[in-house]
Amino acid sequence: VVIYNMILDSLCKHGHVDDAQNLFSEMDKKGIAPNIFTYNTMINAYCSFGRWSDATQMLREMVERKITPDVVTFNALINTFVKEGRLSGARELYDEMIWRGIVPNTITYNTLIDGYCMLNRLNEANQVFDLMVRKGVSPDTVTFSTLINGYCKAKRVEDGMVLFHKMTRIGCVADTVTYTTLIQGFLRANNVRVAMELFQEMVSRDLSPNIMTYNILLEGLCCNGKLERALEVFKEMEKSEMDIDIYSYGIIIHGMCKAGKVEEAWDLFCGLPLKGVKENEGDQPCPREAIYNTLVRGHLRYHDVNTAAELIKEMRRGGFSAD
RNA sequence: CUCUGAUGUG
Repeated sequence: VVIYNMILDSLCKHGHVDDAQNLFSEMDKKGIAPNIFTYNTMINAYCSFGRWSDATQMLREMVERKITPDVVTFNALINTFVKEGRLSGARELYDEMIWRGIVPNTITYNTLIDGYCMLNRLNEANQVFDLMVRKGVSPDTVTFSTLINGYCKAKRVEDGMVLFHKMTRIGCVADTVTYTTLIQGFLRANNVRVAMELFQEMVSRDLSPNIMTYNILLEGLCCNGKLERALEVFKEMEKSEMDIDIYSYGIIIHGMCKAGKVEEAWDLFCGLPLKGVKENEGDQPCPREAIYNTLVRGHLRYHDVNTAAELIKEMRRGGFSAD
């Protein structure tokens, strides 16, 4: 069962929910009984792909087989309500789990907090925070990062910093996500200096910046007219063995266009295939197309209509459409 | 072995 569960989960995480579904019925036929992990995996997968009816069917089935939904099941369900912004539904599920004698854990509260943060309802987010403490559930790094993100998105970076200090005071260690969140907050507040200081601090604490950290830095620097610094950071990325995604190049190209360096942007773009940059992996929006559009706009803005026209032809050839 | 937080270019 454990092996099956691992395979099911990995199939789902890669978006092959139908294959997982098939494997699920196959294991059933072979007489391998699904357990609570199996059901939770499938329910979560259906939920995160919006297949609500499949999810409820799984729920019914597990109950029929006398497998009782546990805290993980409820957390997954609460999360799907939360992601749709249906906080009252999420709260009802929370009440129901308590009614059933299931004890909410840190993840339950973190999920609810995130839901309120997403809707900019920071007071209620804090109320949930107080509630969890009152119930004896300890906030963790994710709890604080979630709240900090809420404040940053609400343009209240300084309040985010207050939480940042509070978390260390009570023994929660800030991780890469925490730092990345704050760095973005400061960049959006056009405070490049503090953002860079935080970046140095995270590195000095042996937290390695990842591709998200870098993309945020690049975009923030470009938006604040610091193309030079962005290019320095970019060099650093190329040196480290991090696999730079095509979005990173898109950000730089966009920054170059905005700074009037349309030629350099074009050169960089032409060099992309040589660098073995990984393109999209079956995702929705096509980054390449976005870059083309960025370049066209850049050329147009600087009155190079001919090159722009040429670019559009080329993208048509490549099967893209200009917007 | 299953559930929660940060990036997506006008």
